[in-house]
Amino acid sequence: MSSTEGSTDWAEKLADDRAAVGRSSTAQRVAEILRDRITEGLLPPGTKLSEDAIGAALGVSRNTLREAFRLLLHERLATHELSRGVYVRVLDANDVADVYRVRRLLETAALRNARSAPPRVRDKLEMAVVEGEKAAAEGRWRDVGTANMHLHQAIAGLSMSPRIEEFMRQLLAELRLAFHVMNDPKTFHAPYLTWHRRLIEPILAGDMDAAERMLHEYLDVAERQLLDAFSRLQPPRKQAYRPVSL
Amino acid sequence: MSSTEGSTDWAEKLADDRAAVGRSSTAQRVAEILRDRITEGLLPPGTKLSEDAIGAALGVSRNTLREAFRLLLHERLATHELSRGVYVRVLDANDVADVYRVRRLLETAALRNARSAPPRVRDKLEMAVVEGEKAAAEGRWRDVGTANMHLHQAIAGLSMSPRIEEFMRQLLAELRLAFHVMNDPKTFHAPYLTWHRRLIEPILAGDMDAAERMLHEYLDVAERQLLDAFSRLQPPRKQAYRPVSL
DNA sequence: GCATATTTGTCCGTATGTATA
DNA sequence: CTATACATACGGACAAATATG
Repeated sequence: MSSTEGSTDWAEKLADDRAAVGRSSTAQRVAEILRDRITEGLLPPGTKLSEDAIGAALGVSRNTLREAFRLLLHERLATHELSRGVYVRVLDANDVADVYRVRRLLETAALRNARSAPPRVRDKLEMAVVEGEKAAAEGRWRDVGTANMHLHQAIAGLSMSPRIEEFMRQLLAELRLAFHVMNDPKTFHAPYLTWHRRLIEPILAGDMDAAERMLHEYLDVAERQLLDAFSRLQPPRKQAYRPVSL
Repeated sequence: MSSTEGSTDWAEKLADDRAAVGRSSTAQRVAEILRDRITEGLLPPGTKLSEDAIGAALGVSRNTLREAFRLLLHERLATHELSRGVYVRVLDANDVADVYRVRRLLETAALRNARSAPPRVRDKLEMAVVEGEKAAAEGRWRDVGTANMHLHQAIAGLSMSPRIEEFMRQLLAELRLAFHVMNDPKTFHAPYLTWHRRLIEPILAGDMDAAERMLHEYLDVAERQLLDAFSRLQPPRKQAYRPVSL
């Protein structure tokens, strides 16, 4: 284990990296749990995240829990009202429209850089599409939604900019809050499987003009579908607190 | 004060708004103080932000201070290493390059939307330029830098997207960390005053092609200047802790 | 409109774990 | 390897704000 030189030094570094990334504070672990519960819909938008209730449920102190809340607030998955507490974020139609406005901007810009992206980055497109098709074949429709996000994350990755990738990650996580207005995940996600195939084909073939047209179409359809769903159910603005077991 | 109706109802709302925005937690106020100290260079990049030392200096508890740190971490003004603490962010050349990559993308996209932006939004361009010229005339060179950021914030505002404005705010705050490598603020900021005039002229005239060309030139020059300064002084990576009075 | 109960905001003290000299 | 300094996490306390009857 001591510093033997030669072909084994990489092993040491890898072990160090693993140790480094594996380490996470309890606040981060708590935030991860809450993030999962939010995205899977157990904690729907508008739900109050009570310090007392959740702290007791997860067995962490209030101070630690508040640190976890901060993380979710940064990710825009929750909102904070002074002296009133933290709530699962409620997106309105304006939010959805703005997210798609930015997605158009970032994703098309990333696309225009696709030729300069190394193969390793472009491969992720295909991987995400396959991931979605596999999940659909096995009926895991929520995972189809996850694969959808991975595809668009991969498109953003074509920009080769860490900050754009990070920004896109935030946007997609935020958008996931809006997916909850779609009651049936299958009829919501299924149509996108063919869209995705048609989308990455021109990208990988290098026909960027076609790809950009396709992407615009795609985003227009997706946005309209979400906004239609929003307009159908306006009322549920302020959600009451509903005790849940975590 | 009770709900008198008629022409005074707006007064009530305004008072409520003022109360709402005026309210800020001590964590937010602490974060603001630290943000100022960082951007003005009193806490240079690499400085360790000790919980004990700063908490004592500002007279707040560690819990509150940690909440303030979270805010700075979110703004990328600080970095966090588990069990090692929080440090003022150190930008490297890659960071600078990435910030300019994203700026090109966002600012040109915002520019293309300038025609659709309402006059109230476009007016902010002129206001920012005037602000810079006024500060320069009075020798307040740090304020010239602030006005510079306001101009580019205004350009991002042309996109009419809250998320893009927010993203740009982050980018510019981050970039300000890099400004510290320029030793003399006057010779650094002064040349941009004329650039700014030449930049907003075509925008306000509606000649967006010319504006976009000008913006590209501008960003290229600014990026090169910063990167040159970086390459000249590589060494100072890990900065030692230096006690300061806040 | 008032009084009460609940919840959040802030601070403290301490015990434990981790990194570095 | 030990010692020291520091961050992490916990639980308790109290004031202030908010919600409830």
